[in-house]
Amino acid sequence: MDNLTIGKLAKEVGLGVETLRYYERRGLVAPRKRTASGYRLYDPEALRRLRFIRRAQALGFSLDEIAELLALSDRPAENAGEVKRLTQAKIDDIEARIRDLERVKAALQALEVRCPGHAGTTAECPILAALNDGTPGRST
Amino acid sequence: MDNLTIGKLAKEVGLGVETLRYYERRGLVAPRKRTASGYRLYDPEALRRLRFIRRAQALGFSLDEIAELLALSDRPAENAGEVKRLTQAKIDDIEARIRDLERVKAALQALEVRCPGHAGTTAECPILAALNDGTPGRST
DNA sequence: CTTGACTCTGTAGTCGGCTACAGGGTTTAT
DNA sequence: ATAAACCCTGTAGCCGACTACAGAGTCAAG
Repeated sequence: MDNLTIGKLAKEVGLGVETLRYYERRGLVAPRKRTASGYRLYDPEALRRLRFIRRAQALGFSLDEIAELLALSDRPAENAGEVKRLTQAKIDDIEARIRDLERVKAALQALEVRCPGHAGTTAECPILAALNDGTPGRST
Repeated sequence: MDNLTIGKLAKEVGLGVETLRYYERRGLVAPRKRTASGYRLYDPEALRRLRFIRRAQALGFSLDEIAELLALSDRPAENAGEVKRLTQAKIDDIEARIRDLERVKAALQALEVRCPGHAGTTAECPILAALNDGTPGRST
């Protein structure tokens, strides 16, 4: 299980070889060593880090933030304040995006229900009227 | 108010001159004519289209979708089915994104509340544990 | 009549996260 | 021994919506 070449590791974790080299450039995951001919050799630690990255991405963290989280994870004795702060900031960010999307959704729905669709013309469509005039959707 | 140069129009609508040229390349807004020396001259119709674009962007439409909406708006006799369809697709898209964000938010919150923050170490932080092990947040 | 503000075209850079080459060298299987 | 499959570096392209030049021409005010 040790001394994985980049292709083996990529297959193991379900990423492309190019992606692993990209992560190395970004400072996220480095091979443990190289062969005499320059081939990267990875150990299971790299696999752990790559899975960490995938999970963190699924939670909405950027690669820069993930680099920070990985660094914190590498220092188990360190105070967890920064991890909590990063996580709270991400939650706040997500909440702001949800609020924004809800607002937009409500506006679209208010217009959509009044659009005649196949039953009418674009001239009678309140969606286009709103875009043209800035009139928000009013029901009369 | 007629025969606006690109700079005047940009200031009027609050966009950069480069953006207006970009919109022209994208087929969204063209000048009514040019001067002998090649300067673009716009009429109030361009202003209306630019405001249309801004409002549609605020509702989450892409420039390609906006091009389509503008084209539909230019044909008032046309059936409004396509406008309604585009709008419903955008609503569906927004709903999917909201669901996704809600799911992520819930996962982050479940971990965040159990992170000791300043009061503990990264080794005791369930956020990093979850990222490292894939263990979802459990309360024991 | 000059200076400065404007405009033109065309091209390239930005953001984030990859993805795809080109043009080599190396390893593995037969 | 040779061919396939792998690996290397370095660079460039992709998405969307701009944004920033460079180098040249034009227009308005004093």
